[in-house]
Amino acid sequence: MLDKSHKHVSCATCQARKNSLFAGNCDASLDHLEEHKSCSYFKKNQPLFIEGSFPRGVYCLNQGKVKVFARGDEGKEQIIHIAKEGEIIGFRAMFSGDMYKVSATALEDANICFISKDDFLDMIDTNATLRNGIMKELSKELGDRAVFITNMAQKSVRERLASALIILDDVYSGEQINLTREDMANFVGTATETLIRLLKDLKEEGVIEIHTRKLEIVDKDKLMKIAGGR
Amino acid sequence: MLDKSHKHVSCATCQARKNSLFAGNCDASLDHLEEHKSCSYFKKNQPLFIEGSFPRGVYCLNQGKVKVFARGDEGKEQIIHIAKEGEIIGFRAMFSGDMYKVSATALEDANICFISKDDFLDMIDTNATLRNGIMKELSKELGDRAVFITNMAQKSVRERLASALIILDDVYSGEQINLTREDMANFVGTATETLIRLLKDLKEEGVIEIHTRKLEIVDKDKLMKIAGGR
DNA sequence: ATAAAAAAATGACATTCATCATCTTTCGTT
DNA sequence: AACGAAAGATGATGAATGTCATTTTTTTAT
Repeated sequence: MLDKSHKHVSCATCQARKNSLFAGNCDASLDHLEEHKSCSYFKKNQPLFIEGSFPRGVYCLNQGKVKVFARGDEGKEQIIHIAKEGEIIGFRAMFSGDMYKVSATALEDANICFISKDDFLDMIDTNATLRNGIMKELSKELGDRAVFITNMAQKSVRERLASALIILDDVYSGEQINLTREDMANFVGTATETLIRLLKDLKEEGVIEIHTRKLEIVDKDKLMKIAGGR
Repeated sequence: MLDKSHKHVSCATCQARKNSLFAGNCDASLDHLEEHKSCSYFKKNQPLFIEGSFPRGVYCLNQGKVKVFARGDEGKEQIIHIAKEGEIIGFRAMFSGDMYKVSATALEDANICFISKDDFLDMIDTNATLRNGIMKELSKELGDRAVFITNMAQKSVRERLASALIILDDVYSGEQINLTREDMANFVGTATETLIRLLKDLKEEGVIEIHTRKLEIVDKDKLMKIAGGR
């Protein structure tokens, strides 16, 4: 369980920042960041922002994971990304000038800092390093999503599940994967029942272990093989 | 057929530029652009760049359409985007620092200008308007792709085909849609045979007309209804 | 104009996967 | 600790769609 006393985190000592877009920042801009951010505690399932609303700023994850998802016509979630500590969420809508195309919700209790749109755009204007980092990140994600689309279009559910597990293994680096079957299905893009059946297959093949809700990958090579070709 | 005498287009008079990211440029930067670009003529099916190679610059479409696609594990194309006159292609890889995640190929004979990476990045550094336009474009595309992924995961092939036709109707604004069935299938994310059958259905329902290779949309409302819900 | 190649069309069939119904287990709250 | 609610699991079934084989039509090149 997350210690609520961590609510006010200092950017200077924030471990999560180390591998974030704010990593390379100089002391001066770090002070600026420190002054303008606000920290808050999000409970599990609490939304950071919702598709269709207008953005007010960006969110910087200090502790806890967040799912980023779109909703299809019937309201079914499609998880686009699962963000971990250090990631900045919601900056796309800072630049596009439109409303959020996705929603974001805490997957577990989380500490998350907020930087208002004006402050963030100020920083982007004045800090070329940060700006280049953001542009690089936008570009990388754009490339990732081309691959995502292709996998969605061409791979079987089993292959997509294997790919998803490899991604999740990284997101939950070290720890066991801890997602509901429904969330996992909404990430893979399949029905919950199908996902459960395929997880069982992988278990029986000795690729993963299922500890009630938590998943452990025991044979990553095999998983990559399954994810890869046909 | 495209007039080859148009090979050297001037940016100042380029009609395609009017609704491009270079639209708001001042005269000075237009001169700069003019000096640093080179124009060339691409034959149908000629590649602009190929997935996995490293980017040397960006491509600006003066005339002709271009498909942007990724390849799945079996080499099957997944078309991510079809670019029309005025669009700039390949700028994602300028910022990401990695190689192309997608390929681009001329769908018809085309006039396309090239701006080298150095020149382009120079312009980005010095021209805030252009830079903001690019950031906005990156962001918009990122949002579009979240929707694309969701459609791919949750819609039936028929619904995706309807969505695709609506998009293509815009790409081929006014003209009739002119794509091979295979390309269209690779855009929708289905087998060519399935696409052909579904096109036939739409024809019989009076939604489209098929003139050999070219498609005409006759009932866009109905098409939107099909694309929309279930 | 004609031949060869590519694209489009059609049919038969197999398979994957979503859906619905039901049951069991686990979780969260009092 | 016990209850209700949520999540997980399992089976039966059918529809959607991919695959393979074959034919027809259109395009391209000689």
